[in-house]
Amino acid sequence: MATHKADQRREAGQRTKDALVAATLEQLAQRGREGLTLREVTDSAGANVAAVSYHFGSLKGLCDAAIEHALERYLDAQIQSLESLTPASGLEDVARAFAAPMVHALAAGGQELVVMRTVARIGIDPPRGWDRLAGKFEQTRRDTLRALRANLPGVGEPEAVFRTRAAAGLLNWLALAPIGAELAAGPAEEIERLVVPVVAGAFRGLPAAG
Amino acid sequence: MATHKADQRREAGQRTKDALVAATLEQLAQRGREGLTLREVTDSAGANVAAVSYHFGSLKGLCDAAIEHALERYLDAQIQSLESLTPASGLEDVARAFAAPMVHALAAGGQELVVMRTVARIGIDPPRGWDRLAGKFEQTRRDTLRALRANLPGVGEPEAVFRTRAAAGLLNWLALAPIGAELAAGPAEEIERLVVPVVAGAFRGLPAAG
DNA sequence: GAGAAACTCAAACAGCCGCTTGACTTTTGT
DNA sequence: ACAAAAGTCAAGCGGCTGTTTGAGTTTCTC
Repeated sequence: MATHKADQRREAGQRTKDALVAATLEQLAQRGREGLTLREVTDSAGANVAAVSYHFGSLKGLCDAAIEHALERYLDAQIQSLESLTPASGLEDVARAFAAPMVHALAAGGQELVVMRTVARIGIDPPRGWDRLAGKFEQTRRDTLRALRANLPGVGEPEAVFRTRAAAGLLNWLALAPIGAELAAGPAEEIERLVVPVVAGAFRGLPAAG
Repeated sequence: MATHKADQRREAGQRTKDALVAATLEQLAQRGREGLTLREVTDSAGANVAAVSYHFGSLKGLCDAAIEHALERYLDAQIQSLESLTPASGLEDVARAFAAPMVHALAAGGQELVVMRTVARIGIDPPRGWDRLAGKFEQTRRDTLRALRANLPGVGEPEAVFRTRAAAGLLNWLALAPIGAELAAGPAEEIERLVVPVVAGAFRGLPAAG
């Protein structure tokens, strides 16, 4: 079986690549880009140091690949969640859909939370041009903004943009800070019950009087 | 003049210590604890590498000293800002007082913003026991919570605690993420106009229907 | 069966890391 | 006047960093 054994070998190479990306994400989520260490990644992935140069060119190449992987998984989840919205969706629905991927990740833990943490980190220290994902990123931005403005006719566009970014930052903070770890101990319903009103409130602001 | 020249010498030593702390804060704010580098700090401070061991014992000692310095400046500012609140203060007043130090730092830039960025970073990766400042920290927590609950009688304590921490995280995010840098380009009034409603909204949540 | 290609590995590379040392200057105490 | 103390400095320490190399194994092509 020629092709069969060839596939085995190629899949072994792919498995090494995947293990390296997974290990990189874990370290990236935990200590950020500055804390990334070649040998710690390779040891954690059960691979040789040279495998990084071979498969990704350099540690930075591996880091970029891991970040792009995480960013794409995040954007896909966000896009899918926002697709549930309709023109009739209220502000709470928008907040729930907007926060859903993070709530889900906090409740699920494991790789899903690692992905979210990585995305949050790079939200603080963004790398150079992620051209390939710019379209998906713009889509989440546009969908959120449209749903938000439909519910807040009195709020100008700059304000709506700011509130969207602030709410995203709030969710990212939950992923990174200790409060997120405390939150993650509970079930998804409890997390949602706490998070959604705050996101919705941040969206809505303080209209006129208290 | 014996004592005079002695003072000169001791002040020179103190100036080196201060320069090291300032340079450390700058690097800490920019790249976090993992990105801290002895030689970059000493070069930026115009000091010799040995000065760190001499004055602070180790790079970690210097790092701890810088963090404690930043944390104390932040807590003092927060405490002073919250002191302006009275039992009659509305939710918007609470939000304004709560956000004031960050708004001020964003508008002022320079060392004040560096301090805020450092505090925000350690909010993500907290160091071990800051016993000496635990009292001040508790004070800000207590003052905020009291003012908040007075304005939100229908909100339980766990929810109020969560909203306080979430709002603090939101402000910290503004200090760290690019959106903060964009914000910092404008005057303080503009920053406050954008930030305060979002903080107030996060405090208030989404009471019943939208 | 010979050679190319894919993949892994131990060993080494130069360079930076935090830290220490010993000499040096200036000020203090007696 | 002389020794102790405070502070600064260039040089060097072992250890860890990311990367490269060349040999090794396994599979594919011809």
